[in-house]
Amino acid sequence: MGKHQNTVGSSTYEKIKHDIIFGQLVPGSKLKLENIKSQYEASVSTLRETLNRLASEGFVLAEEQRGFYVTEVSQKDLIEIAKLRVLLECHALKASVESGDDDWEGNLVAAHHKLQLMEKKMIAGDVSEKETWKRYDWEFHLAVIEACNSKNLLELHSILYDKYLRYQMLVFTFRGDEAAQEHHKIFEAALSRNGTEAARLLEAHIINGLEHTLAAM
Amino acid sequence: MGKHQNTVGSSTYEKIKHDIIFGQLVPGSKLKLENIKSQYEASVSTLRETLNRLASEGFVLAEEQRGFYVTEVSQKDLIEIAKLRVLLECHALKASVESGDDDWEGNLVAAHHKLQLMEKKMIAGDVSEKETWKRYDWEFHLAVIEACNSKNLLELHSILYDKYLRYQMLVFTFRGDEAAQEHHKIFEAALSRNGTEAARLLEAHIINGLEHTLAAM
DNA sequence: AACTGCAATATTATATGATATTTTCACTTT
DNA sequence: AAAGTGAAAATATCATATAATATTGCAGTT
Repeated sequence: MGKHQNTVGSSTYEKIKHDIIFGQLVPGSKLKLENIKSQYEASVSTLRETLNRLASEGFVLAEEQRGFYVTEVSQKDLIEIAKLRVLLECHALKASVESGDDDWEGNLVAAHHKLQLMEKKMIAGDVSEKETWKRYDWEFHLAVIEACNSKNLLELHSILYDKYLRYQMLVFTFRGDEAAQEHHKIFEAALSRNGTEAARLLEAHIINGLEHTLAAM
Repeated sequence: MGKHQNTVGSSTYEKIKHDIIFGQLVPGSKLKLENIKSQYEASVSTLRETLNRLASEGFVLAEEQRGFYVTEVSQKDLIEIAKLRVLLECHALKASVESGDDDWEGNLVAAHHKLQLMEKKMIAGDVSEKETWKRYDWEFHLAVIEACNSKNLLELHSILYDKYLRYQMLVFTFRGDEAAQEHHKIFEAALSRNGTEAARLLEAHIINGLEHTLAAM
């Protein structure tokens, strides 16, 4: 199957990014090359490539001649990211709802269905599949905006989503039924091609999540 | 003086990025490590760091196990970038105009003044300082939005501006008096704290530039 | 003769360990 | 205290070894 055999570079990139987003690497801590070398089993050069990539995406701070640090977190930063996510994701949503075709609809229905099933499990008390749940959340939000017809916009959004996710994981608490209902309403509005309403709901969804996370920080 | 002595890494980053934006490195061409190694006088490892950074920013395409390429250009991509620039820059402008203080005003007046002087020279026929002119254009647009209070937004905007600039350099033709007048109007509206009007003018400015560039492609 | 599939070869990318440079920090000295 | 000093630690850079891809040449087939 098409699955490329990973290079050392790309797999350490995935690992380190994952560990930053899911809090294994704590905000502000120094990434000393010798230490992470043994932890991630890669050479300095390979690690430097990885850390430079993560630095341009904003997950790592690269201080010239003085090393790499896990990017700090702050309430101000979270607020900025949430607002940007509203701006970009709502814009993309409206464009997507206007031009989405049958494939888009099909994919959206599937993504929503999977997310809904997982949310039912979570609400029932099964928190074992946290990462799968977050993947389905991502896939749903992506499915909504995927027909926006702008590769550039989708790329920016993807990074922003991950930054937002990092904050959610930092203070992990499940918003439960409330968020599930919001997802459902966004889904219905999008499917019935009511872009304005869907965008309004999406904005509220993100802002509610923001406030929930801020309160827990 | 504060001027950091550059590392090989950061200076090759600047050079390669410059050469992509200003068209010395042609869109789609392959960046073979051995070739650029002699051209930029840096080792493969250093170059790989640089190219990985440029790849996350979208100026380079990194194909796993198969090397690096200068990102292709297309009308579709330019349109996407211009639209995103409108979205982000207008949003930032409105926020900036609302919260800008006296420092912001002073800096804006200075940036506009310098840009205006340079535009007069250009209109008079002196095209010798193309790069300085573009720096002043950048400094003006940045000065307008700088008080938007979002580091994240300014970072995204900076990359977008450079991508847009690359297209302008690709087909370089001076829009002259027209663009200068637009800058002046944006400046006046921003200074008189009319955010809505300034955003409207800025949008028109960017879209006019887009159409001018598209026509020349 | 033109095309296909395969193996040998050349080229290129990836990854590593070694070396050079710079920063950091404890320790003196003024 | 402030400024200098030098070892230790960390980063930046490089040259080279390894692994993957691309190319070439050749046999077998149509």
